[in-house]
Amino acid sequence: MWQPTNTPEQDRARKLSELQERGVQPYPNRVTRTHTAREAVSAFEAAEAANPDAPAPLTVTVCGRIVRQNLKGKAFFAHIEDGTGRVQLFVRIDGVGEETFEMIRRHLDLGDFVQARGTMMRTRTGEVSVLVDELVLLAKALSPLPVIKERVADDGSVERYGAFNDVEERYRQRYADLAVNPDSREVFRKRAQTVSALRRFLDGEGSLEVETPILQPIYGGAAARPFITHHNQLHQDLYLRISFELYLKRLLVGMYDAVYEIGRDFRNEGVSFKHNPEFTQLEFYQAYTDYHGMMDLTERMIACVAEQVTGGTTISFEGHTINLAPPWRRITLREAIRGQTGIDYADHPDAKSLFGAMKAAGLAASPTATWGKLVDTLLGDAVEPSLIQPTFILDYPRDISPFAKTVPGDPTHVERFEVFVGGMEMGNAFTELNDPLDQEARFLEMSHLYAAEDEEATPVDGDYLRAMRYGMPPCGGCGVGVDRLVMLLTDRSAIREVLLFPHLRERQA
RNA sequence: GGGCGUGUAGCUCAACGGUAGAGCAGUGGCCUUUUAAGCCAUUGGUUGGGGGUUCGAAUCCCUCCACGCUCACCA
Repeated sequence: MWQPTNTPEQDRARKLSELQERGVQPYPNRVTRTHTAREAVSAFEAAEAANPDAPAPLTVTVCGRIVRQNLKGKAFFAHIEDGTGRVQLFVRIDGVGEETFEMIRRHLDLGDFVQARGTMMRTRTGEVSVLVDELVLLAKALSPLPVIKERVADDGSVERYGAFNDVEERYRQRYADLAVNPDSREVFRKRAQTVSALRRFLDGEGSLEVETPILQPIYGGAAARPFITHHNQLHQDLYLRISFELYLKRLLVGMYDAVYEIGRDFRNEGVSFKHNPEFTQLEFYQAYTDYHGMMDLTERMIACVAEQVTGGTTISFEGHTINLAPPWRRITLREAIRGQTGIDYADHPDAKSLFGAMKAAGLAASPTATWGKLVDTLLGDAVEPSLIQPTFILDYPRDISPFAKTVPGDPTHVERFEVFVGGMEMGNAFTELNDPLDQEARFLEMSHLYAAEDEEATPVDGDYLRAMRYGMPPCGGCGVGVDRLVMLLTDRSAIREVLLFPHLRERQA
């Protein structure tokens, strides 16, 4: 059973039992509400506008959490907050009676939820308020939330006194963060808007939203280590998906022209400011197009989403002004690397030579990496951080892209792009490989490239190959990291800021 | 996993070898139009855990834990 651990909690626990002794139900079942905080204020303002001298009397019942209180002798002022905003309660002992007023004085705390009935009025200082005639406790708060006071300056700017900004505690107790920090609440509102804007956009394109297995007997579609779990009755190991790719493309075989899925991917890898073990991915696939079509679609989609979420296509991210209006810059990977490092990887067609060139240029590289991996390192280290304005990097080495078609006339490259904004990879797309025999060869190639015990190896997915042998239309596909898109649109530099409950290490007792 | 840094009251922070403090919150008092209310009084801490050095440790050392930054890893 919970025991108070500090003085404020002891006080609240005492108040709780005293209330119960007096027959007050501190957590009643029934609630009445006629107006939200915002509705109450705007209804009164409307009544004032209609008749400035004598606005029609307006009785409301509002509910919310007490976020500010000020006892002033036989009067009591409080702001209550609900999901729509705040409204001030003005309680006078004459209005509610001595018993209720004494309850307010002795037993009400910041953080408690109350229901208040009264008439709308303006106080002497001009604030629209509820002059309360009945006040009911809806829920007693036993632990104190961090106290943050606000002063609204004449110019409308809000100055805040006090804070709850310990990063770890904000993540571990997100409920407290949200309750107390409106900025945090806004981030997740924008996150929801982002996801629904993505849905609306793709629905409008005629794409079908689908759901594919999260528990998969064979994982694939990306190079990442999976989480492994087990189905007891089937005596079968299952993997949490690392991508949706292979299932979504099966659906194109099934004659949907365009499908998409928004959902969770799981990767058993390092955690960083832009990596969480589970993250939200959007993947969309469209028949009868290629990666050029995907680029057009992607830039239109992100610009459209940005407009709906932020009100425009010019956004601010980490001090940069970023213009998301299409068209976006398109440059080949080879040119981008040459431009940033002076290295033309075409001059270094094998891993050894490229490694040497990178060393000579003072760039870190793993001596055991494959040629494709080295190119990827060059991209990640030398190019990616410089890609602040939206940029498509196109045409990737074939051996790190097992699901993309080769560039006609250039067997060493595939039709693939990654899109970068704000120095972060936001998406990855291909002209999807639809040749079942070529795909099978690529699978085998990949499994030879990685050691057998390497968990990043892409396992051969026989069922996927069977699907493709029935005929898959030419198509383009793209994956977009939704969390990173939200980071971009909310100007947050850590993925944990845009995840409600980011993964944290378990704390020892 | 490596390096650097942080951890003090419910929250935000001081004190950096010599009795652990402030503001807010809390408690008691005054105030029936306040709004960061104010005024008076006051409670609250094994200074993240454990060990060591020292006459004396929040402070120095070791170790463990968590978080942050960074490197490695990572489509």
